[in-house]
Amino acid sequence: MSPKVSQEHMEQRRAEILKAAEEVFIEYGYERATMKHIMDAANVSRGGLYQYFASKEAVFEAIMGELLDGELDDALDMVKENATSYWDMLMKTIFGEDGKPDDDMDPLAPAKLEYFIIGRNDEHRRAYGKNRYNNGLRLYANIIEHGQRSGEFSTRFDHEIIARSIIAFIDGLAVEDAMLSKEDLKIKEQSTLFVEYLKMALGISEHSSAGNIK
Amino acid sequence: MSPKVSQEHMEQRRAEILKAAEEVFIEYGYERATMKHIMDAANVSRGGLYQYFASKEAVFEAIMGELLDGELDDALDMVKENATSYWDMLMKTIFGEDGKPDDDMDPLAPAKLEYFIIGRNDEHRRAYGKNRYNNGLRLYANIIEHGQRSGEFSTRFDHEIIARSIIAFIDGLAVEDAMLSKEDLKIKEQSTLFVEYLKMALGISEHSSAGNIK
DNA sequence: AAGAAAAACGACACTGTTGTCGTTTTAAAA
DNA sequence: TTTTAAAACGACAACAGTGTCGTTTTTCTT
Repeated sequence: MSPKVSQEHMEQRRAEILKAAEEVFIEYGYERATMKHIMDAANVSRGGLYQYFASKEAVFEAIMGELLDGELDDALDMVKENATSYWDMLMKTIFGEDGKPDDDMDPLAPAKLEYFIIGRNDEHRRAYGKNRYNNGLRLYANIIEHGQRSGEFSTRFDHEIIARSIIAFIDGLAVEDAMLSKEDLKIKEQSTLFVEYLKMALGISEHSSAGNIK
Repeated sequence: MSPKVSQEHMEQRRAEILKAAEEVFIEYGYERATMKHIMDAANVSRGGLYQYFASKEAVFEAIMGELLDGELDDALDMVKENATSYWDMLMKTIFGEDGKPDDDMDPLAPAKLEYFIIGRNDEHRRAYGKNRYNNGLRLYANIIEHGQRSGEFSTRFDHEIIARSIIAFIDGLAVEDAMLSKEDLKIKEQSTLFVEYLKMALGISEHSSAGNIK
């Protein structure tokens, strides 16, 4: 006589809340979003919401929780299978499936920026942010290092610093995406230029990027 | 019988408040800082503070108000006089007087990021942020364009996009500076690498950067 | 159908911050 | 020294958001 409500439905409810909350965070950002907004969007009462999540912070971390630790490695494996070269792998990791710059940005990116920047003095968020940063860093650095070892990439620059510059550039675009209006942005053009920076740093010539990994 | 208190002392008081407020914003960031913090730091009462500034937003904008519009042009002129080449001018504009990468960052940068990112849906802040962005953009783009026209820089890439990439990179470093601890940062190394990116994009060889403007 | 456990509810108390306003203090002018 | 305008003060009301808790509703089990 213990489980009075199926656990499936609870997980489903939780997922519903998260989905609604994600839209709230996209619309309002992290700070301006309130538990009330989430309650309304998810059609759940105050008490109901708090049964699933102890705070706005908990909701947001649950939403972000997808791309953590091991999952990054999985993503890397997936990319690895479809890539024809380390350069191709790098481009797909940065720009997604098609490996080409576009104007799209993660709609949650501004909220994430808020979350980490405002929470920069909170120990928990700091550790969380550092973890995310390091995951991204390892991901890019690994690819570049392998490419350098294989001879595909020039070893002129340190792979870790190049990886960091990729992250810095993406973060910079996220800042602009948050602050400027669609018309004022030139995400795609900037990304294309940044790819040229990388080509030069890694010694990629136009035709060599079609080579095979093995 | 009208001026009961010298206007000099009022301006001085105002300046004192701003100085104290700046330290508060550096310590707490924009969001977590309160008018109470500023009151305490400036040794002024609630009513006294509100006599000078109508809101936290007004205080912060007064602090940022230095580098706006015309002042940027002045800075450009100053740099222009001391620079030996457009490249030198560009480096001094990005890195300050000595034109070399270092690990120092504007201590107010995290608070500014907060201010603009969280306020991204507020019309006033949006306009303010866009204005600041455009000022920076024009500043860098002008230097690059002149350098290209003079033949010092390669015209391979569009000067405006290069200028945007500089801003994106700086913003990206600001994000990292806010989120990561001193030890985890590699601001100087990343900046050095970015300078290499720029050298390649602008066709600067090591010795050519010593050339003279006219 | 009856019973029970837990999920959902929403009113409430609490907190932190803001901006105001009547009063007191200050200091320049008379 | 007296007058007086404005600067400084701090108590206060208002507000927004949070988390809790006793009550009601749901739904699975028997």
